Amino acid sequence: MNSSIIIRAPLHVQVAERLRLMIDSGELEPGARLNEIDLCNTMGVSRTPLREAIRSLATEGLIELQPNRGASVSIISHEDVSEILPIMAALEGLGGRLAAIYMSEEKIAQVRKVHDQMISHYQNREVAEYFETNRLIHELVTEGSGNQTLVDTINSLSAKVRRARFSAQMTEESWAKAVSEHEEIIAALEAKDPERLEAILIQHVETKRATILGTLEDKN
Amino acid sequence: MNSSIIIRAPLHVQVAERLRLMIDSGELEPGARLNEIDLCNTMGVSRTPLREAIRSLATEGLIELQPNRGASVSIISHEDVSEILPIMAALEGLGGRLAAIYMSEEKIAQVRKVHDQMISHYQNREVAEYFETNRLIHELVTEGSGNQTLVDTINSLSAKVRRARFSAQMTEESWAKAVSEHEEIIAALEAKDPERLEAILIQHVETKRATILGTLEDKN
DNA sequence: ATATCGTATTTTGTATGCAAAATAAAAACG
DNA sequence: CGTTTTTATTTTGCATACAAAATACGATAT
Repeated sequence: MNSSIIIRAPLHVQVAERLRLMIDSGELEPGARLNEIDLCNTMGVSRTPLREAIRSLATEGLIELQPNRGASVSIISHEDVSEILPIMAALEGLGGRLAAIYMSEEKIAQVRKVHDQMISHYQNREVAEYFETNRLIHELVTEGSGNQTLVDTINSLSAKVRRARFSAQMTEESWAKAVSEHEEIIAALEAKDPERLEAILIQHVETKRATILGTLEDKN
Repeated sequence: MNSSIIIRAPLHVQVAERLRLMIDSGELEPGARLNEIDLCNTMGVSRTPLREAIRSLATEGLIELQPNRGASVSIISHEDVSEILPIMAALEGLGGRLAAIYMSEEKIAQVRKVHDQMISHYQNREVAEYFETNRLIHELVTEGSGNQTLVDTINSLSAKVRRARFSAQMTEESWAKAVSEHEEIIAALEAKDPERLEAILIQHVETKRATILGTLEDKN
């Protein structure tokens, strides 16, 4: 009867999480080489678990491996984003359709709550908070599908695109459009209209695509 | 001017490929525990690259990791299949829609060729050959989308479902239905009708779902 | 005979060591 | 001087070694 046992995650899992965080936060920029010994020192682990973690992130696509030349944070290109977003659109659309069917009233109410928060952040021009609540809504809707594989698949793709970090470049116009689409999303969800929710979510990702690719072109 | 240099893939990649093959072929059955030392002996490598490969397959979802208890071939459940197939439907649909737009005449002719082969295998009741040509057609169509990420994502999901190995249980009826759907697929592709191809491919996966879940229920 | 405890063995997790490849630096050559 | 060649250093790839956990086994007690 040990309900308080702490199952320490294997080192390679902890290291992988930390690396993922470093990549996501930008501490490790796209293209940056991963020096094993340096990382070992900063993390206080040996090379074995570190390398195992690197292999994991490589199969996830966050890192690229060059034989005998080590690993580097993979660079997300214009083409990559163009490839990923239509996939996310199809998957988010599917998630929305299922969510409109299976999501409980309580969960829908929860989404409504976060939605209202997001609107408030929009009105106050609190960018970081807006993006966080925005992300949470999409997560909740997708989870509402009851399809964990779908959630995982979307998250995996989302993690790659996120690193393009277009957030700051969002124009007032595209932001307003995104918000208005969110109004439609919550409406379709509350109306439990699968087809409409699916269509809006697909359109929503298309808006996102336009925004991202618009800003990426400045860079390249 | 060494155009003949052989770039030997890293051991952990080779090992991963071999493991993937062993899982796919059924040599390693679902649920089977992976004893590191045994596998090292049979493969003639040390534990380091083997473990790296295991970590990769674990993030791919083909293997499950239990802390301090090693790895085992993940078991594909009824629920897993129910989750994965709708996703594959959405993605194959997307792939088909894009293929109908972007696929070259040559590529379409190639699909037609394989399609005719498949029909011939169907008429001769050559099951293995039928499944291989069938798989190839879907691969060609998806690749015709020009979206490599889409191809990879579908392959990853497909690899999981494949292990349910329902092939043998296909009834004469479901087989006939699958073939007739394939007639529609090639027709829509040659007519370059994106919406129609998308719809048919989604329907096609639904047929597949019914077939698989039907046979799975016998087992469970 | 069954259950429980303690010990031995196996198996996994992590660290370290050595060889090969790649990179950087220095020397030789034009 | 710039370019190539040689040498030194770093870095990665793989194997091995040791520690900790889990499993298997056997002895003891009930």
